[in-house]
Amino acid sequence: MNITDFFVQNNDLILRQSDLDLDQTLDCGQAFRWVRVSEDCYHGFFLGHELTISEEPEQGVFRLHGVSENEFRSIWFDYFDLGTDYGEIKERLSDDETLCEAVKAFGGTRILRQDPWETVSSFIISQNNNIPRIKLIISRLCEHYGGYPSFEAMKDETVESLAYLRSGFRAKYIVDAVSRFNSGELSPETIGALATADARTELMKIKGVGPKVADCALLFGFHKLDAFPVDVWVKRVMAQYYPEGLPDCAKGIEGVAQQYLFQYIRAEAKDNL
DNA sequence: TTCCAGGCGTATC
DNA sequence: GATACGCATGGA
Repeated sequence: MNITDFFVQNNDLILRQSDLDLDQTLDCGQAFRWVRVSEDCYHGFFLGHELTISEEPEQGVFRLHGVSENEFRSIWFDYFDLGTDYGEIKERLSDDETLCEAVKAFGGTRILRQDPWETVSSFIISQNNNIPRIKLIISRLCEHYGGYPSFEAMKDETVESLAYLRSGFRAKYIVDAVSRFNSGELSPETIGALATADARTELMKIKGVGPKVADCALLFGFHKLDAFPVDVWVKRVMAQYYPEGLPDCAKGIEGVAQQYLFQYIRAEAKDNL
């Protein structure tokens, strides 16, 4: 059952949502611009919108600081994918033993509806890189522009002008992506309207965008829930638990399953240190 | 010092 | 189409 419920209290928007955990959703490697400012509190951005969100566990609610009902309905409801019933998704996936365990441990994970260009460029930066350094490079970019830049804003960038990012061999890939979006060869609207497989082919025209980066952008930036990004961690989980492939209960929602499994295998590796 | 990180392009077979 | 290798950078 999906129990998204909200009301305004003083200047804050109070949200009741059972299938949400801030660490699992904002700090799980799907988004790179959220900062954990304290226990149970995050600060971050979506496009030009800024948000501080905290959890109040004793009340079982989340507080979106200074957010009006109008802003919540027009921006954050969609961003946090509150129109999707994750309870139903988790029930479906729990038919499988391993997924059931992953859902028990990481059932507060939601797939954010992020900006297409931000995810394409962010996951180009992510390749053969670690999460802390990905965040560092993106924070340099955002500091330079005063927010995450659109591809239009980046139209004159070159490998040399991006040197301050310290993004290494990825800089030339960013420049290629900027160029293809600005020429109109690729557009977020066109890609978003395509079926996942075709959208993937389009994104892979960009130099530095292979299957994994394309799938991450499709899942996190275009909300294609059937995209299934396979990175080093998911390779491990597949080899260990699903040598024959994902179970049927994940059909059409492979990407959501991936997020539970990704966190599950990483936690397992951490425990075995 | 060496290895690794939410991979991919290129060369080679 | 499959497989091997280099790649910028920085933390462990």
